[in-house]
Amino acid sequence: MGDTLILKSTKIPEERIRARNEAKILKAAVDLFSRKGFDGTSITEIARISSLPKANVYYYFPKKNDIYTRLIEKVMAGWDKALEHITLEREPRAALSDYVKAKLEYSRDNAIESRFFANEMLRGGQFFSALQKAHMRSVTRKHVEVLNHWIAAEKMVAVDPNHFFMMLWGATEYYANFSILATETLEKQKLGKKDFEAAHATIMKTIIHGCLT
Amino acid sequence: MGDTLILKSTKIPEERIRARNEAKILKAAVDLFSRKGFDGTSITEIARISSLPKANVYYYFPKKNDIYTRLIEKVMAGWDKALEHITLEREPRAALSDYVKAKLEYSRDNAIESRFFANEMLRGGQFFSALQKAHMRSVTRKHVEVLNHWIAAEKMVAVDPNHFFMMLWGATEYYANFSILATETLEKQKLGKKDFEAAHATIMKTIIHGCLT
DNA sequence: AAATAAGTTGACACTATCGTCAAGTTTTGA
DNA sequence: TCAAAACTTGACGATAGTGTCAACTTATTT
Repeated sequence: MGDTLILKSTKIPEERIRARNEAKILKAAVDLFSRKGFDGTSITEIARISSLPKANVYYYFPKKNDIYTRLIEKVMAGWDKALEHITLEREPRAALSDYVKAKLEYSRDNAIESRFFANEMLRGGQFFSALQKAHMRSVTRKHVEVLNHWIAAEKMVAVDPNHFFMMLWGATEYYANFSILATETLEKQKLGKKDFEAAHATIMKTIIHGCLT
Repeated sequence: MGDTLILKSTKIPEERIRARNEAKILKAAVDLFSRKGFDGTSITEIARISSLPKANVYYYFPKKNDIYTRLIEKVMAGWDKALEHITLEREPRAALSDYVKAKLEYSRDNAIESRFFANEMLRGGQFFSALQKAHMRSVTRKHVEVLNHWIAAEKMVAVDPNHFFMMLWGATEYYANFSILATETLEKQKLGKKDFEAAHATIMKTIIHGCLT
């Protein structure tokens, strides 16, 4: 009763000017960082693209690092979402199909974020905190265990789960990270829904049956 | 007789000072470009890393573009080497095995070059000339035809060859481009010979048999 | 040996970016 | 309504990087 929250008709400041401007800055920044990397992106340009004065950008983010690490956190927050499909109780086929689908959808809908993260990895991943690394490792380990369980139950052949995941990551993230190569390869301007479906079909067919006769 | 070439005991200038210094510059540059990208790499830093005065760098390469495009040419010169394994006369299994092996070896031995190229693709590929794109497209097309031939001969199941190649590119290049993620996943400091062998085994087993039972 | 070509490099003017600051304006909460 | 907090922003000094140039040195050719 004492905990009843009285809603005011006015939004709290957190949801108004600061939130709005930080979002503008982060939106401009993720695009620039994804193309030019940390070193090649200037606050001056982030300011220009977000239509805010440079000093205003400094007001919200005192250092370029702060923008960058905020973006890393945002990307990492969604990193393992697709892996939720991979659980002990599920059958491998359905689980992996859903996983690949989710990964390709991420590539389709979050190409800039994917490229931002890829750029940081090319750069050496120094902004990738020990905490984030540990989290990634622990989540991967957990899902490697699921694969090992499937292998032990003979629902899956004996492959190295770590390498298997990396194969899937490389294959699915390719469509976001190297979309210009994908478009070149497919000889079109832009990847469409059918391309992602074809990608899914190819990957799944390969995983389920293999490709050789 | 008038065409007889008289060899001098002295090497031609092309092979001495210019070649040596250009190599130093390119070596420093490829590393910097692979991490910081075109925009984040300065001539000042290239000069410092190559232990040459900045004006000297300008002497050999009048613009940063010239260094960059030279590197792109070098990378592109070797781009399709691995694809030589994919020919009509070969059996798919051996051909693909050799191809994946060659791609993983490239990832192992040319990780910096791979990352340099990846960085340029993240950046948008503007330095990737129309000529180079056309070459890549034509070589890819040719090898897509080989796969289609195998499919028609029922040596290979009906998958989309373009997507199949992209799946292989993503999977094999992952070990170079995102080697820090690979090392995190495998919980080691550095990828070794056995890791590349395990990668090859996983990819090939998946391609040959699929992974599900 | 002398002339020519190639290579070296310190110093410099210019430009873009960084980061700061204080004055001013707007928003919020009491 | 007023005070405090949050936000805005032009201007500025410092710095890093860019690109140039001419004098000098070394290497090569005649």
